[in-house]
Formats: sequence, structure tokens, C-alpha cells
Amino acid sequence: MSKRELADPGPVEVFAALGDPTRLSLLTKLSDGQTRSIVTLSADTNLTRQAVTKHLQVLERAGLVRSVRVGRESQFGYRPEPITEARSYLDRVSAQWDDALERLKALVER
Amino acid sequence: MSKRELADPGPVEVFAALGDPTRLSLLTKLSDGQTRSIVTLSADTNLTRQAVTKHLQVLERAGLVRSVRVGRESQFGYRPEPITEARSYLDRVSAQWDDALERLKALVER
DNA sequence: GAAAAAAGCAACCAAAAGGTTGCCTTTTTG
DNA sequence: CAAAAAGGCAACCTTTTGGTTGCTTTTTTC
Repeated sequence: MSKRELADPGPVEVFAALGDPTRLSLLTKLSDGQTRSIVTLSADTNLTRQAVTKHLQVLERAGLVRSVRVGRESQFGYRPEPITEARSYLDRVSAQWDDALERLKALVER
Repeated sequence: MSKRELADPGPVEVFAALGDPTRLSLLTKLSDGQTRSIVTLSADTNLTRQAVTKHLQVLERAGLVRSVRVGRESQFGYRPEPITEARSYLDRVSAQWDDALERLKALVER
């Protein structure tokens, strides 16, 4: 357990990152697979470029996007892994709930 | 569009509610189907009862739990709907991403 | 090579979040 | 029926968040 270079943060951080309208819309935009610069992403946002930058940093810390500086601009792209993890987290919660219901039903029908 | 009595909040609010370690653990605890009082939920938390109360209120506003006052205590229980919605939101994001990959692949292989 | 474009950096600010303590009300129980 | 248990309400405090403005740096383009 030593090399670890930028571990995917846990579900809490991912959910927190998704829990803001601006960030959620930035992410869903980027999930179309296209890579975009900060000015481009700020375009339809009525926020300042710097505000958008901050949101992108939050998304990046959560592992949801990755940025690469290319020339004078940094291109942001979607990273699917954390979403997959978050999804399976929710799946487990749902599963636990479903199990509980199942047991209850079995008990009642006995 | 008038009767609406306590609409399930959108995914943003749900994600925001999940984006805190205390709340996430409260919720996963409750997802076992058992109903619990505030003192019970505060028990293994090292937070004060009031702090837990606030977190439970956030969860409740997000529709993730429901509370019923029974006698001198209020019992909190899990509500599955918002989790289901959040899950399908993430599914849609993933699907959009997968589609993008698919199109890209098709383009390259042509 | 100077102007424009894109972005980084830093200070600052207001509002919201997360938490606490203190006190009051309502039920329960010995 | 008095004490204990569970909770509600409200004030208060500190840190984080979401946002701004202003200035510098790095590329690009004319």
C-alpha cells in the first residue's frame, strides 16, 4: 500500500461534488465525452470564469473530471470511474433495503 | 399541478444530503428497514443529539427518511424513492458516456 | 514583437453548514 | 405525582463554500 498516486476518493466526496447544481450540470455536459476549456464551460453559466474554475477543481478532486493543459488552455474531460462507484454504493443501499423488505414479508406470511 | 404535497426533491438535493459522512452513515444504518429514535441514532456518533437532529432534518427534506412521532420519541425510517431516482440519474450519465465511447469507436473503426 | 486570449493566483466577502450549549415541553415510569 | 427520558427551539460560534475583483503569467495570433 504505497504507490497509490491519486486514489479515487470515497463515495462521500463524490456525492458532495454532485450536490451542487452548477457542478452537476458541468459534469453532465462533459459526460458527452467531449473535452472542453474553462472559458467554453463558463459560457452558458452567468458565473465568472473563476467561479467555474473552482467548481471544476472540486470535481477534479472528487475524481470526476481530469484536466490536461494543452497550449494556453486546460481541457477538462469526464472520468467515469467515480460515477460507477457511486452507483454501486447506491445499489448496495437499495439491496439492503430490499432484503429487509423480503425478510419482513417472509415473517408476515409465515 | 397544484396538490403536490411534499414532492421528492431533485437529484441535486439528494446528492447534497448524501455528501456528508454522518448523514451517509445514518442513512445506510436506517436502510436495514428498522426504525430508530434520535437518541438511538446518536448513540454511536460522538456528536450531540442536536447535531444528529439537524442531519436527520436534512435527510428528511431530501426525502430520504421519514419521521413519525410515537409517544415521546420520533421514529425515523428509510424512504427508498430518492435513492432509486438518484441511481437512475447516475445511470443516465453513465449511459451518455457509454454512447459517446461507442460513437467514437465506430468512427475510428470505419 | 505587441495585443489578445486563456488561465493561474490571491485576497476578500457574505452566506450557509456543522456544531455547541441552554432551556422549555411532553411523555413515560417508579 | 415527581423524576427521568426524549425531543423541540433558539441563540450563538467557527469553518467552509460559493462567489467576486484584481493582477500576473503563458501562449497565440496579427
